[in-house]
Amino acid sequence: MTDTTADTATPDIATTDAAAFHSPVIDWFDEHARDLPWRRPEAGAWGVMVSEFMLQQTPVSRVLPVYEQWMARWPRPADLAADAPGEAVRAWGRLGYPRRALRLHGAAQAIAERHGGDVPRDHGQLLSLPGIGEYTAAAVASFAYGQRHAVLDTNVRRVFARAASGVQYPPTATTASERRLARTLLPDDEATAARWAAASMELGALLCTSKNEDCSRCPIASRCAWRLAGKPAHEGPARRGQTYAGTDRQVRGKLLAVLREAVAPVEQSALDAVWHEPVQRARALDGLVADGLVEPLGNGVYRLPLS
DNA sequence: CATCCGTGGTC
DNA sequence: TGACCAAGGAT
Repeated sequence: MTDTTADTATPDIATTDAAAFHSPVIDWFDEHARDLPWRRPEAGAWGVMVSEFMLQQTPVSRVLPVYEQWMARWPRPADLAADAPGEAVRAWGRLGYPRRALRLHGAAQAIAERHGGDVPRDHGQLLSLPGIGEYTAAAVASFAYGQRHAVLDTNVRRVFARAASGVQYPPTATTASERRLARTLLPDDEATAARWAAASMELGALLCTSKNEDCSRCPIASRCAWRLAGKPAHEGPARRGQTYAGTDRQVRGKLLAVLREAVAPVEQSALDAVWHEPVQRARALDGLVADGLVEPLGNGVYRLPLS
């Protein structure tokens, strides 16, 4: 900890201080945790995994109905693997980032073929599946299998930035310093660590939100470094916003919406109708084909992928 | 490491 | 009303 940047200048928190966070946050979680379907025992590891894919960059409220339909239709990985990838894309609906549906289908195939149909328990094996990165591997291992992993999502990063580091927001990209802090804060006991992971995430989702944080109900408000420092505003440039209108992403979304809702293959003219600018429209369609989200049948006819 | 990748709700 | 945000991953 010798550098002096805003990201890493925070001193390491002492282990004794770290332990002081655990019980208040876990007790708060025991009382206030939302009853989400993927947290119920019957969800299993597959349910946890499906929920984690859907929750990547997507709010809980929009995931809930799609999750229920998904699990009813494909209760095990092998069920999804046996169906066409285009059906996964269709069932994904308007959750956004439809490549996640394709990756989830690919992960289900890998699980069916290489793991005997069971979601692997090993972090490294999870990490090797398509669509599973550092966060999701840790989340599945922790939430589904009760293992001890630092689970660093946007909620946890914000809670740690405030409670431990005393700043309003974490850095744009996850830093080594944040990972070190997360490991320091992780309880030694495996079951407690798994509980802590879910609890600290829930705290960020429900109380310690990006804006309008509710310190009055926070179980660690009295120990929160940011609050004790007078809640100083974020220093430095504002993070770049996500522009959307007029981008290729918007065009891709419109094109894929037509294909999702069509039962039969779609003619070029139906796709041309969604966007006025032909160059961008063609680029977007090419991108969808390159990503495997759309299958060209020739003669300007397209459909969702059958394989 | 910055950028791309959807969608809809909120203040 | 437009900018910001929501349980990230791949390149």
